Amino acid sequence: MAVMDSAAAREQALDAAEELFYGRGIQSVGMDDIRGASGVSLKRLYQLFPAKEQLVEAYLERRDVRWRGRLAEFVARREDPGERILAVFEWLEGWFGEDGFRGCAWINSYGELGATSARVAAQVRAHKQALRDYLAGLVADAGLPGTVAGQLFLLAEGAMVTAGITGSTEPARVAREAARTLMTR
Amino acid sequence: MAVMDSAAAREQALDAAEELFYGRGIQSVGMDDIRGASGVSLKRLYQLFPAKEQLVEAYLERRDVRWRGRLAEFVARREDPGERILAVFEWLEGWFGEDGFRGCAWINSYGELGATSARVAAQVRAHKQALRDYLAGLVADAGLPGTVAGQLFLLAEGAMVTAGITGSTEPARVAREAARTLMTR
DNA sequence: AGCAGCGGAGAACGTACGTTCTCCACTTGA
DNA sequence: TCAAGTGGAGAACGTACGTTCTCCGCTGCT
Repeated sequence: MAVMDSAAAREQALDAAEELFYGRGIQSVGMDDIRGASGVSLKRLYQLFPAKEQLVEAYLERRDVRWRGRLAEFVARREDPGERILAVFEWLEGWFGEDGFRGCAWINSYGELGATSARVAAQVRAHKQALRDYLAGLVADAGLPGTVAGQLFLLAEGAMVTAGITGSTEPARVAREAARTLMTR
Repeated sequence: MAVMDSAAAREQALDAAEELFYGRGIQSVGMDDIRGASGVSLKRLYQLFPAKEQLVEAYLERRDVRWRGRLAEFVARREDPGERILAVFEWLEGWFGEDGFRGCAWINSYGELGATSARVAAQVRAHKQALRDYLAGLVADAGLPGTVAGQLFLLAEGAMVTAGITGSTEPARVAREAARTLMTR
């Protein structure tokens, strides 16, 4: 392994953590697995993240920024405010179809650790709140009643959960059609 | 502990498993916790369930029968087919408000074990498929187009997940209003 | 060249837990 | 009363894993 500064080692560690935690769940991945996949030694891993839980938090935090960034970037390409809302579900469909898609990382983490780790639970709530606020902004921009935002949020959550369990992209299209109906009355 | 036949011991074990697995997650509950909470000795636990995974499967199976039974019983009290569909969301609201509610047991289990236990993953899919089929029956009875069933299913899933994460009963009411809109056009 | 320190490999340590085993009290049938 | 078996309490065993420690080579400075 070539020399690597702390920032690069941190990225390598988080890359490996994201791939393994998301793909196999958090509890079934050991720190030694992270070391093997990242090439970052245990000693350095523990310098960067004093305990596994902090690595988990950093993983969720970085993924939150990236995930919402990707969504917002996709949506922002549309001009029409109504189209932007529908674009959310189109982006979900593309995500569901990606290799290795295994549902929503936060919903999965909550099922695994929500009852035992208050910090993870708080991060999940923050992420979902941010998504809800984002949708509320789109709904307001489209001049739709505020109650629609909560409804669209539930459709998106249901689609993520169902796509994760069934492995199909169809929930995104179903949710999109429901969203269209809810928007037009 | 008084004498107890196998059937009673099995029920005691499953009662404890359900309370602990649902409340704290599966991986964080040890077989010794089950023994302590149920009063069934380890030896007998292993006679009844040769491995922890089989206890987990029995827990999910028994809960599936009971959960869907409770829902169907509540819904069946309504006469009008359209009212029956809305009653699903009313039942969800009552469930969300129960003490110790912590989201959908199957969604949580899927987050925890979906990637590592094929049998648990299959049980989750079966449970969700059964719920979807049940909703499809209600939708057909109400003379609504079949596409509505999938939309209502996503709303229910989104409500369960969101209520679990936020601890609020509100998602049930939001989903109910969305359902009403989707049904009336 | 010599040395101080960083970093890697991997052993070691402690704990948790799934599973099995030992020992013993008690019941039951003759 | 005695023998055989059932079942409970809890010790024991093996493994996995989070975390720390040891040893050693390499690098960079003087």
